[in-house]
Amino acid sequence: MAKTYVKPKEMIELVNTPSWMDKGLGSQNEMKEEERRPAAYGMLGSLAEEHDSIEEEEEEEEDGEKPKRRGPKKKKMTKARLERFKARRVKANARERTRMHGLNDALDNLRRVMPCYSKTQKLSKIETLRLARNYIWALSEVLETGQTPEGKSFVEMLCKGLSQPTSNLVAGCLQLGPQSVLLEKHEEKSPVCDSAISVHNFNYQSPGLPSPPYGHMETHLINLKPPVFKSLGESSFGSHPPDCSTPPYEGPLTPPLSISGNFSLKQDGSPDLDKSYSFMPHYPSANLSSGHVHATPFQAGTLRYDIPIDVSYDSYPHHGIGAQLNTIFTE
DNA sequence: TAGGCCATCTGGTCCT
DNA sequence: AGGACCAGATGGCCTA
Repeated sequence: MAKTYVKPKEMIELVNTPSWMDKGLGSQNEMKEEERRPAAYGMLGSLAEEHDSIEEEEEEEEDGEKPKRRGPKKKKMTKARLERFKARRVKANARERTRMHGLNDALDNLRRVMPCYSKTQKLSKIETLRLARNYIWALSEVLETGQTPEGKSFVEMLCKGLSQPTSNLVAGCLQLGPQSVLLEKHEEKSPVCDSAISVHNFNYQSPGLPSPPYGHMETHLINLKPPVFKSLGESSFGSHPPDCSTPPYEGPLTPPLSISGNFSLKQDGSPDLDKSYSFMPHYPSANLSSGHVHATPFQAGTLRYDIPIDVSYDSYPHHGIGAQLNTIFTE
């Protein structure tokens, strides 16, 4: 009985129907992403290889002069097998997408509990992981020593191994004291503090929201959570909560992040600076699963930070997240 | 335009 | 057999 082998031409036709164009694949979001993919992306290569192997097999059968391949002989790629293979691949791709989306969601959750969170200027994956490592390390130090770290050293700890831009971002986010003072000089004040910012022991300056185009809501969020370490002393926190009503905080606690930093920062208030960040306190609601309560900026601005801290910027070789994770957590 | 980052596809490996 | 996980490859997007 003659089997129906897939001819090269048929292969190309099959291949030219990209897997993501198959009906019923993926959500709208996925499609958005998938629409970016070039036609016949991916499948072409592998199926072309299969095609090659078919040809080789056919040649082997015909002349038998070539050295025979070791191992189990590959089954003929009949059209039916090809279809099954294709369907399997489509399913596997969908699973892989889902898996990666889950991974990215987890990373997003991690970003949200970092000391500096920005919706618009997201930390890259690797920077998120590095910052997380540093954050854990810094918090461990706090627990161990029982002392709230001095601003500069805390920022140094957080920024260790981070890229310069990320270091600037983190340091900038933690510049609450000096920043607010400076902001009051340059920025138009906007007494917005309507809800959500529960900073039990925080003693920060009056909220200052810059006028557009400097200020962006939901731009940079700082995880400002109630200090856990009441017993560790007031440090830079003072004891006067801001004049705004706040929902009770029930989420995971982190140490005080209101570091009265003593590192220098430049700020000229002009909008055309090469690095400009606007800031906003960020405070998770009790409903952790849904993210955070919307926080109103109490200060924001266009700032330029020249952080004189010794940030060792060793760029890790790009070996994929898995390898990077190993690097990160085995350092 | 180069480089960084990212999403996706893919084949391999391991496990159930 | 099929799913999870992984790493390499690839190409798009963005920014300096």
